[in-house]
Amino acid sequence: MAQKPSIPKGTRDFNPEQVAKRNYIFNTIRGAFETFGFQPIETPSFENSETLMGKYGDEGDRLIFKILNSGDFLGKANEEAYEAKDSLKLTPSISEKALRYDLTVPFARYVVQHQNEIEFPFKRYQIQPVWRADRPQKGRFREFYQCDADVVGSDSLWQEVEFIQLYDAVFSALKLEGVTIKINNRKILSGIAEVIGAHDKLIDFTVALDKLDKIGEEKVKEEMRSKGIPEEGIEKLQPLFSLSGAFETQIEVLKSILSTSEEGMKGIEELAFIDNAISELGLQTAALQLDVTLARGLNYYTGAIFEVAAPDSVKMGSIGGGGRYDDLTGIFGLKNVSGVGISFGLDRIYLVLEELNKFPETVTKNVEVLFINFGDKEALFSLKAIKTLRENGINAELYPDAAKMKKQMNHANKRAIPYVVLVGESEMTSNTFTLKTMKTGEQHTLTLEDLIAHI
RNA sequence: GUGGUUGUAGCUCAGUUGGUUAGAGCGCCUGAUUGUGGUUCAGGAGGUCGUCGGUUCGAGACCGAUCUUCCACCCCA
Repeated sequence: MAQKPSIPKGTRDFNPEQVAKRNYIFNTIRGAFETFGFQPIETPSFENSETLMGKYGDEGDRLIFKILNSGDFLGKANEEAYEAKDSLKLTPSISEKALRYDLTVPFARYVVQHQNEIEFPFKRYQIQPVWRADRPQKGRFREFYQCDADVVGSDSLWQEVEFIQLYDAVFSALKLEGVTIKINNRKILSGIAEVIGAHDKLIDFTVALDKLDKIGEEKVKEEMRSKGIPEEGIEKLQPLFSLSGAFETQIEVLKSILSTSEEGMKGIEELAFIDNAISELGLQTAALQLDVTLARGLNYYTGAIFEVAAPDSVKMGSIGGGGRYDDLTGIFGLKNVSGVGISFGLDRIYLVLEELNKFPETVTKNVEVLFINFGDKEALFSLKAIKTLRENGINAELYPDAAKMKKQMNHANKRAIPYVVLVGESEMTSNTFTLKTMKTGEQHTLTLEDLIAHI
């Protein structure tokens, strides 16, 4: 054999069972999205580079897959950058398109582009693959699916409340118990930064704070110092490091820290509103938890920030995330359209369900009956019966070749087909069918009518 | 992008300080059994040891590069 073919790093093939399991998740999520009133859209796999570049921070730009221009791309390359081997500068001159990095930014582009056709508030969902030039790890791929639901054109906090219910609905439907929906608010982070005199260092400050549960208090303080956050400010943070427990108690502590920050107090108010509503409405299986160290997607989130953590027993990064972005469409020239949305990480949810054995046994839609092929005459007779079975909604098929019985039975066995029908000469003359139940080995000779009733 | 790790049959893995013809279990194919699968028995196929190069009389093993896997950073679903 020649060299074995392969697929690029971080991509995967899916076999029939895997596809069935993935579809089970897709269908569950899609069903919930539609129950909550979201409508589907799709956008292209690749966008103009300028649509994506600069929207996810420097780190994000690095992870965007760029598509090389067609034709004589070197002829139009930026010569100065080429000579200087300056890849960063050279890229825009040889690549004008890039693969979608997430679904949120293309959606913002969509909203701006179609603003006159859209009825606001617009609730859309989108289930499509995205690509990141990241280094693969467990639960981290270079091609993976995101399932996004967003609302644009309403700044009502009821949307946040509904999204928490939506998360809960999906994970409950998937029988994935013990999921934690973490929530925070950009205004609180901003308020804290203001109070400690690091307003201009918001990102540095939050990136450091985000690592609290991973590297510990001292290391976080160290990182903050190295980023130039004043010592007195870090001292003011002290109550934050031990902050935990019930939503309300955390809110009280935050109030004392943020009393002088108007923005911070606004954030607290928002969180309290959401928490009150959820307490009233109740959640099925998920838990809502306030986590002030949560700091994701700060390049565009302006209000609520969400992140969903898998049950503690599995070691997996977040399986969902989202938040409120007041000005996402602003970067494309449409002001004053607030949006909020969440995302489900399909591939990670898959891994979690697999690890916890939460897939129902019936996900694979299998053939129910296999007709044994004894020859052309019998095959034709069988196909007539199969036609009727199919019309009755029964998945049935004929073994295509008049192979040895053993081979045909084996085939049924390996594909886990529950029933086999044998039609030979004697059955044909009496117009009956011998139905064999593979699991028990039992056999009955039946009329076509009884056969349909039996399966 | 930085540092580390992994790769031997379809799958899971052995393979001694470098030494004849690279093994096992499971799976696969054929037969025992021409209208009966799963169990059993007998036989069989299947490997450029990830790839390329180097050291050596000799490399699956040692060295280098590269690809891949997983892990820690970074970041994230």
